[in-house]
Amino acid sequence: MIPGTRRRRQRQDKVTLSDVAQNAGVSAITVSRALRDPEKVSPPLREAILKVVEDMGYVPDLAARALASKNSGLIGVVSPALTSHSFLAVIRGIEDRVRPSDLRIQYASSDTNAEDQLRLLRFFLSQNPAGLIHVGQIGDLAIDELLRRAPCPVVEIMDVSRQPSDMAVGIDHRLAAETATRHLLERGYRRIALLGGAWDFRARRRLEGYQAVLEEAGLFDPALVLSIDSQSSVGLGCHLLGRLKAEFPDADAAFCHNDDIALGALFECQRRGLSVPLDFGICGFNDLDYAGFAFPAITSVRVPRYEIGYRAVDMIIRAAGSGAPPPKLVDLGYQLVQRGSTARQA
Amino acid sequence: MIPGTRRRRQRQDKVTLSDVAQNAGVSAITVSRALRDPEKVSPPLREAILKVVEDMGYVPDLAARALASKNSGLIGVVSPALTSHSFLAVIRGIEDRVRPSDLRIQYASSDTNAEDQLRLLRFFLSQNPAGLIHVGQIGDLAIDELLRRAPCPVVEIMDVSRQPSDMAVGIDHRLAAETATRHLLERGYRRIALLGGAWDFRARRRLEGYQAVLEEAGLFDPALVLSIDSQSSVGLGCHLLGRLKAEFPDADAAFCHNDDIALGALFECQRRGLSVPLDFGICGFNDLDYAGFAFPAITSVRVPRYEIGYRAVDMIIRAAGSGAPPPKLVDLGYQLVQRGSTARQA
DNA sequence: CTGTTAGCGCATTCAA
DNA sequence: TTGAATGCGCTAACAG
Repeated sequence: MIPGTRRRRQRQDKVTLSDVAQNAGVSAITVSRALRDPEKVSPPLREAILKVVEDMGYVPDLAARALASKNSGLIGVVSPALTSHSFLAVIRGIEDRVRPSDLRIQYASSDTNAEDQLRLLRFFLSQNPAGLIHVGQIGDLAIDELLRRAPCPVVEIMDVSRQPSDMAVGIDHRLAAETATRHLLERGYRRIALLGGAWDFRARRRLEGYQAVLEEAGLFDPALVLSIDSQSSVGLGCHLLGRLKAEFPDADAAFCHNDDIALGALFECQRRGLSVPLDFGICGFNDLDYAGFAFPAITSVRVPRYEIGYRAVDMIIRAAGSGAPPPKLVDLGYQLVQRGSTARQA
Repeated sequence: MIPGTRRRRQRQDKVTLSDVAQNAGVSAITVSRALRDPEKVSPPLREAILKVVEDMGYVPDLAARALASKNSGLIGVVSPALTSHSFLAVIRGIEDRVRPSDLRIQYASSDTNAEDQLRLLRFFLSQNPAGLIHVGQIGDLAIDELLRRAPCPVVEIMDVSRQPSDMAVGIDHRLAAETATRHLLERGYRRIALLGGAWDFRARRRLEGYQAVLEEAGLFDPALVLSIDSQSSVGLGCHLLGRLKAEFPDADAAFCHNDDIALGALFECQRRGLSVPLDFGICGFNDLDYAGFAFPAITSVRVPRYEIGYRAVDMIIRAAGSGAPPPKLVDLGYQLVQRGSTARQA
């Protein structure tokens, strides 16, 4: 190609539905049907049409389709922690379930405040979405109301301990925290801290579970709940463990809000010459990839994050379909994975 | 609200441009202009219109806008490793630059093969995107050609060692690998392995750099290049280090394709009682959050991933704008961050 | 600076 | 089973 001949910014001759229709000797609507509703077109005609579609390289104009049908085929995902490690697997699940469908996903990362989430949800709603996935965070009334009135299926994901506006899939974070805390008790730890980042809805549920179990054992000490309102990270875990041991040298274990913090705590213990699990026990949350490979391996609560994403999309698809509607609330359950970081005799 | 009164699946009375126009006593196009091109409307009228827009809660219909203007305001991102740790920061950069604009992002995770990438790029192109961001992988001719002819700005990100079809932003992976390998040599390591995952374009460039430096030193041994064709992870790092030490007990360092593998290698060394950095040196790549907090902290090559994402969007916006066009090729540079995992005297 | 006209590409009526 | 007419909501191109 001669340099300068390059036609940037200039739309290629686009193949439209009527182009295909002409070439196939039918009307546009028939082509449309052959594509979206093949069974409404006689087999021979259908095949002929699909062949022309193929030959001409026709690709539907989604904007036109959305405008005409009031159905964008878009699923909006709103999450405050779109780019957190733990959300990656959720995204994978979402993508895998969407791939074989003709839906598309659009992600939006929100702030943690209700206004920003409302803004994004409204934005998606203005596009006639096929569905909405929301990482339920707050229990904000305005959000609830908006989701309840939404003209499309809505799935709130991650936690199921609250009645959803429409549907929900996830686990019960309070229960999970109870299980983890009880495990630490059973291993003989007594001064068990809670190390965390921002106090989102799920974190608060976990605090409740942690607190309930320790109170029952007569071992709850609010001073051992340490957190900093920031995106959690390995660095934060180091910092929090440092603070904990500085203020409470007798602290002998930590239930961490997630594995990043647990890993940071582990490193910090190593740095301070504390033996994990003998001197200090560590339990994480999420069971990320690395938890099982750390040294010692980190006990964690496995959350079926991939499945949550997968099921969320599945529920939307089934809610929109004609078959049996999906259950409104799916508790996928968690699993405590015991590993070296808490492997101490009671 | 009375239960059962809930109107799901039924579009709320939508406010359209002409609704606003009527209420404001102007024509639709004027409202349109007040929104998109405020300077083409007289200030008093503009304010009046914007007030009505606000009051009525008007939200533009993006599908209609896309259809009418042949500009969807959409930037498509195609990457095979959308959900890898190292891509998270890129996404953050992308989102941050997009937020203040009126563009939207849509991500698509591709397979590593050219066909799948072509499919997704074509899909985006059929939507009149405002721009395309592609994690350049292969140097495939068909992809090159497609991107070259694309009627919108295209930015290939991550590596800049190849002439881009349109624009590119990233670093030179080969140079980065040379720097890292040289560092290991300077620290006195002699049997330096390369541990990696799949051999994508960038990984091959890094291999070249690693090989060049070692050959120059007369220390290159192809047997020390270990990789498994899978998404890299901490577990893979453990596995590869195990294999390496089993086959080559004299290996004394590893340059890892990324920090996940480096972390796995570190854990595996600890498990085997190998001292890092005395018995074995480890250098990672990317400088993820945790590298600096590990014990010992992991030497790594800092890649400005956030900036890459940010700049990519910026280049698209500027290429579409009327101002000076952005440079075609932006090398953001890397930085070797020396830490404990290679802190051995030469 | 503002309005009129026309049409983007498709799908939803309806009718045949 | 197929087709014709119509309009989705918006903006480009022109006119005033």
